[in-house]
Amino acid sequence: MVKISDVAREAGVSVATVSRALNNLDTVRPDLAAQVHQAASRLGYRPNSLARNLRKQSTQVWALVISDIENPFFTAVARGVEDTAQQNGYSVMLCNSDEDPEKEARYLSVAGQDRVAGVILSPHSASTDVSSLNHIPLVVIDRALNAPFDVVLVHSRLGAEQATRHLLEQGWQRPACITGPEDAETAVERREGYLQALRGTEIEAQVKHQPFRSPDGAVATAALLDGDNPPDSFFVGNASLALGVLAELSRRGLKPGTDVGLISFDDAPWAPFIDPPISVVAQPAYDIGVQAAQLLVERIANTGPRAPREVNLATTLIFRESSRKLG
Amino acid sequence: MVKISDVAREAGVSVATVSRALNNLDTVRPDLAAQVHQAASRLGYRPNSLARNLRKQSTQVWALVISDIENPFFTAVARGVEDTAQQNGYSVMLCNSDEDPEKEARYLSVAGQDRVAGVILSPHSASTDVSSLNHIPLVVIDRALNAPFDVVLVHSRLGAEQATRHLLEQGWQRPACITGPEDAETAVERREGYLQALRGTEIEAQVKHQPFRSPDGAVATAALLDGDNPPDSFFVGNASLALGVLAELSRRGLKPGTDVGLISFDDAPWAPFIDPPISVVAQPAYDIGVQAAQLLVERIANTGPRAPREVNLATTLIFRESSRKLG
DNA sequence: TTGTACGCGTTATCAT
DNA sequence: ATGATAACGCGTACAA
Repeated sequence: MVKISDVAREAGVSVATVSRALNNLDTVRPDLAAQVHQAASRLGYRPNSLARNLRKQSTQVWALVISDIENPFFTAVARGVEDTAQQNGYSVMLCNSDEDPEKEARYLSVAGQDRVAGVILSPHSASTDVSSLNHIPLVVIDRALNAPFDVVLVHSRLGAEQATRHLLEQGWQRPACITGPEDAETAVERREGYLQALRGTEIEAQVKHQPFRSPDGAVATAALLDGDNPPDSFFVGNASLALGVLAELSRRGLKPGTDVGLISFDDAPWAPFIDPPISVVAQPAYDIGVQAAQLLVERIANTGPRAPREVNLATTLIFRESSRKLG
Repeated sequence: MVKISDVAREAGVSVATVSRALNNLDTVRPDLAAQVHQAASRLGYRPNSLARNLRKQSTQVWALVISDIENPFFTAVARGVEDTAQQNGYSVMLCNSDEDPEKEARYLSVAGQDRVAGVILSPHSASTDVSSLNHIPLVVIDRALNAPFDVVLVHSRLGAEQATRHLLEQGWQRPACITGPEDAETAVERREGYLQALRGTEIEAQVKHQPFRSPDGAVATAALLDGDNPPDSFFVGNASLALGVLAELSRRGLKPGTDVGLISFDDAPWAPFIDPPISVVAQPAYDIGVQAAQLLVERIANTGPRAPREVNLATTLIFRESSRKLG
């Protein structure tokens, strides 16, 4: 393994000069610098990140801790983060906490241990303990923390309200809401948006809280439809749930956009392609990743204490066919 | 930051003894070891991985380089890899090469630079150059390399053949094949399986090679249906393509399982939930990840040169409704 | 069984 | 502008 001292000998300079030249510190004579670069490439020298990490007490790696790698929303976020990290010379370690507080804690702990340069976290809960990070720069996404950190959020509630209102405008009379578990802030936000849209109307609100899983979407749909006041349309809090709703609807011969109205949060890859194409409230997932990454870059650069920043992104209503009311 | 020498002082022993005790080397007197552990936890000592990495010239991190993070197949693989890595004390850095040879090369290069403990790679092509890894243990998945490495594959061709045969057994007369680009080994394998199933029949083979993207699935379907010899059923090489096929079919009012037969590779999350539920050839994605990880663990443990191993996994035909022929 | 001391490959400080 | 050298924190060969 060729090391910096080999290059130094080859170039006829000291290791210090090699280091400076290779790091482009402009305190080295141009011709000498060139000489060093040549020697380095001649020898096939590649800097040893391990040594550099020890010396600088930090790595060029970020940890991105997300709660569900199978959720297209998070994979899109991941792409945004990764692309931006790449551009800034960082690699990203993708950690899937799987909504499991223990896994999350373990990842946070190794991130701290391994001195990653920064962390982007979609916390399981607002009270997630990030102390094991000891002061590694952190940006929070998706749900805020009970502590002052940089955070990028989307206007979930507003998006939910718009979606529900959209259903009403299309002429649906009794929209119901199927959303995630009550301990998930995003699920609650979406419920609140739904309720807000109903305020001032005579419509009876009907809400089902479920885990964010397809089968639960089906169960909730069945319960609603078999209830006292069957809804004629659905606002669904997540793409997985929507799949379950779809399944139960088709089991009953109910076609979205004809017999019943449907709009869901999150623009899944399949949403435009099924029959009928599903209307959705799209979150700017990729952009969330980019914004979070940019916040992190700044936070790493400015080591001094700065006021935490919050960026809020808007959702987009995509009107396809499932929410339309014919006749 | 509390370091090993602090613990040594606190425990009244040398740093060497602390190191030995903390690493459970049984060459240290039990009572002393206990003393050290107490001192360590009293001080809140946490070993500095950076220093350890430099000393050992390797990390406890794997790089998992996949070609498409938005593909549910790869996310499932990733989960398998991650769970197994976790169990063996490794973290995994997920790298999304995006089917881009340059990105792939860059990731391989940083993996080599950062001295990761091992790499799992789904190569863009059989001739992908892995020399920048310099001899870091490597396991290849999904498609083999033109070089002798451990590899875990699935019997794509056999799965494709079974799927096509299944279509025939259901009574479909003219199955067509829509698969990925010709430079993707998996796409070709699936075509070959299709052709194999047709051998010995009078049926005219019809194959479309497309990028693995939904819109291309729609285009191919349209072309086939408008051709001289419109197929009555489709074997599709990938879930994204299947989405496009589905869209085009519904645009034409053709219902799978009634008007036309359909079976696709890969069991996407949405496959069971749409109308009608889609029959698929499922790859054991999670298990691929697990197997690859286990191979890697062994490869890392046994540093000596060992013959490359190849593990082949079988696909599973899941008969739902889209491939059934009524009447 | 325990301790001393060196080395891992860089970067940064301090002279020059 | 350049060079010698001291860290960075840990593991381990060698000596005791």
